[in-house]
Amino acid sequence: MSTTDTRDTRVRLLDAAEGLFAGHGLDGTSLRAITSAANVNLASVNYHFGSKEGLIGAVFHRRIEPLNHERFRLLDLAEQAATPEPPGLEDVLHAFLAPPLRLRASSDPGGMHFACLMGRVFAEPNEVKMQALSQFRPMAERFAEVLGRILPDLPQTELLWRMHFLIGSLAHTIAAGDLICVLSSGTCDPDDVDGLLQRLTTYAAAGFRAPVADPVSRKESNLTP
Amino acid sequence: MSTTDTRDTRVRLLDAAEGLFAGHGLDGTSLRAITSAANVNLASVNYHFGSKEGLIGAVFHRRIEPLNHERFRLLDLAEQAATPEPPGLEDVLHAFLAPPLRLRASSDPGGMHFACLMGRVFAEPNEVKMQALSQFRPMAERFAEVLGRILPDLPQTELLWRMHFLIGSLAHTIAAGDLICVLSSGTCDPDDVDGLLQRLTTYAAAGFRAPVADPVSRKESNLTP
DNA sequence: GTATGATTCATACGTTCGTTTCATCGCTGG
DNA sequence: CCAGCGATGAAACGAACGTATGAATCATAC
Repeated sequence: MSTTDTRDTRVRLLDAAEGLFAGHGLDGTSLRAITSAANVNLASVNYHFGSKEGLIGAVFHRRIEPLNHERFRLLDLAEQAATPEPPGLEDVLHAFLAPPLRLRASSDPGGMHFACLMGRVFAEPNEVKMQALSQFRPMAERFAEVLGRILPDLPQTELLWRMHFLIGSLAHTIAAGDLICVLSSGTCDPDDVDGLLQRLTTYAAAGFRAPVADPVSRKESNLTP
Repeated sequence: MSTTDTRDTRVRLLDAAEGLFAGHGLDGTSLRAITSAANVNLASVNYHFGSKEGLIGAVFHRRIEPLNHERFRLLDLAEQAATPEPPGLEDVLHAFLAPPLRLRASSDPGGMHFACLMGRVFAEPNEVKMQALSQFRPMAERFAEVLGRILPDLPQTELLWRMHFLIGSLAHTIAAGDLICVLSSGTCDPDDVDGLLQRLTTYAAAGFRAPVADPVSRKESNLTP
């Protein structure tokens, strides 16, 4: 390294861990790889964070709060602009989707790493996941409440399922954006955040507005009439 | 164990590995845990599969082929029933979604384990993932072709993105179905496969049918007019 | 019955893991 | 100037990892 990295050891550790966790998973990343990438001593992890698990928790905690804060800010903006009407569906979806997608495309390399990590952690049955995801719950409940006002005819259960589907699309886009590159032979660009945001918002808005399906079960031999 | 497990060592290893991989991830599962759960000797893994990586590949290979075969079967059925018209959008989505969702709810416990594992592996930046996912490519291309005929006005890029979103919803539902249980305080039941299939099909069909959005970028201060 | 090839077994190897220890450094208050 | 303390450094710990080895066991064909 030509210039000495003057940042705090804690920050260097968090940055390095963030990137390596995103790239190789929590179990797949050793403390030696992290401290080596951060150019700090191996013992620093246990000194500053107590354990590897403590480091993992700190990595998540550092990013989740600003992320949710930004979502709340956008949601408040949309609500105030529409008062006393409920805000537009697209605006609410935008407030939900934009912050994590922007984080992924952020010039701050840690932003992208963390976004990938978040997308990944949804699929990890780890206990760490539950702890990390519990920090999203108040945010999710707030969005569910607003969406319920926008779509008063949609049953609560249906609304929650559709939010679940939306979160899946978001997580998959963030964590496996490279996959569509391969599948589309490069014609789809996952780094075009604005276009992506537009596409996902349009897609999800139509899904949210869809009338609830007739609960008659579909038989394989009973195709669409 | 009261009764001796008479299955082949290879099958016992695949079953045990499948479940443990789904529960603790690929890196988080040791060969000792697998062989212990399978009640076989530690060296059996390297004897039958060469290495841990070989075992991982075998776990995927065992399930992916029947899964895609079933999707093709349902898609063929839908196409034949609609000839010479293209099949209904809902039927195509059903052919894509039903096999993995059914697998998750299968009475065969391995089915659910594998489904969870599949949902997880999408988010793993492992090289094993790419190898495993390459087996899905012909199937995905076939579905893309059929969907393109159903929605001739939808640009190819847009279609691929929407398939990407759909895959995300599917993977998230399969791998993190328990999450919505927590979020909805138990009112959403991820084990109701038929209802889930209906919900996701309706949601995604509306998303696929949405007109392509105006590419004008959305500004935060420029909310819905 | 026994020879032969396939499979299973107990065991060990070398490596890497997370964690710990204790000496050393650098700054700051008195 | 130096006592005190937060921070870093080098080295080592036991445990667990994937893998390899050679003997023991099993099934089957002659």
